[in-house]
Amino acid sequence: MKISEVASKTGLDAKTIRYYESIGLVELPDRLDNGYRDYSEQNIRQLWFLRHARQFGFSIDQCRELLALWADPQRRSAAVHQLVTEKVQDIDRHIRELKEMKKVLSELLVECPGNDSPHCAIINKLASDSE
Amino acid sequence: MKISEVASKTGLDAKTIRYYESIGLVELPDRLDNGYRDYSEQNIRQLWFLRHARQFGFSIDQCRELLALWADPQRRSAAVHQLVTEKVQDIDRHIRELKEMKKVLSELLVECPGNDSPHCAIINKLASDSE
DNA sequence: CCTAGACCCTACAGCAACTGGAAGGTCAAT
DNA sequence: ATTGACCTTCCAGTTGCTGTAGGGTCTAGG
Repeated sequence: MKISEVASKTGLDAKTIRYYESIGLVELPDRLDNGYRDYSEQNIRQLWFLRHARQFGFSIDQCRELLALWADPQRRSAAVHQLVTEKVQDIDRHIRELKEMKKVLSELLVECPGNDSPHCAIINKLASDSE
Repeated sequence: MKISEVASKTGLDAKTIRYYESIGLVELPDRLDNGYRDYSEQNIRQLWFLRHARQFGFSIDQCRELLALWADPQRRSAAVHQLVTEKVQDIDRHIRELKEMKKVLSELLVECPGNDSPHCAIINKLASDSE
């Protein structure tokens, strides 16, 4: 199967697929006589895996670990459990940070008239010389 | 005032301050006879502003806009209001995405035994060939 | 006076995770 | 024979810094 078909199947961009190959994340696909990449079912399964893992917010390096765990019949599910637990904690921390940003910005929005006058609580807050 | 003092005052890294200068984000500080940067109160206020705006998650380009609005006595607070409203919407979208990731991962975590066996619902989910 | 250590300077390389573009080869249809 | 849609490689750019190399300057101590 050629790259654009794999791309539309997996939802990855052809560019992204080549990129994953270039950084050694996935196995090399075969090549046709004309040099075009020819993806096997196994190649495509790996790309699906990456698509999903990336959607869950795992970094490329974490994807590398996950792929290795997937490939390893001796894997301990505890290893996966830990990796994912840490990821969930990361996400939680991230959500907390975003909520705090949102909270402060929303409070400031209420105080900003949003009209033709230059006075603005947001600008004043940003310009203050303190934490 | 020299750069390291400004850095510890504003909480920005000296490298970051030079970087902001290099991309034309802030006014150029004076230089001492030895070539060292010499920051004025005005320079420092700009850096405080950037520190705050970055903490609120504004991109460098948005910071550029905000700095321009701050400097403009003719500004309309409506412009600031709109920029910040969009930012809050971005944050909201981001939070929603993260919550969805977290939800699915948490559900999978419950199904992953986290022991010595290789069976793992998370790996299975990632390996599935569907959305 | 010399030296060590803490500053400061510039300039370039690299990070994540792609994305875009240039320049060219291939293939199917008209 | 030519068009247009593919495919290839390689290199540059994105965001927002951070690290490193290679150097100059300043201050304190011996």
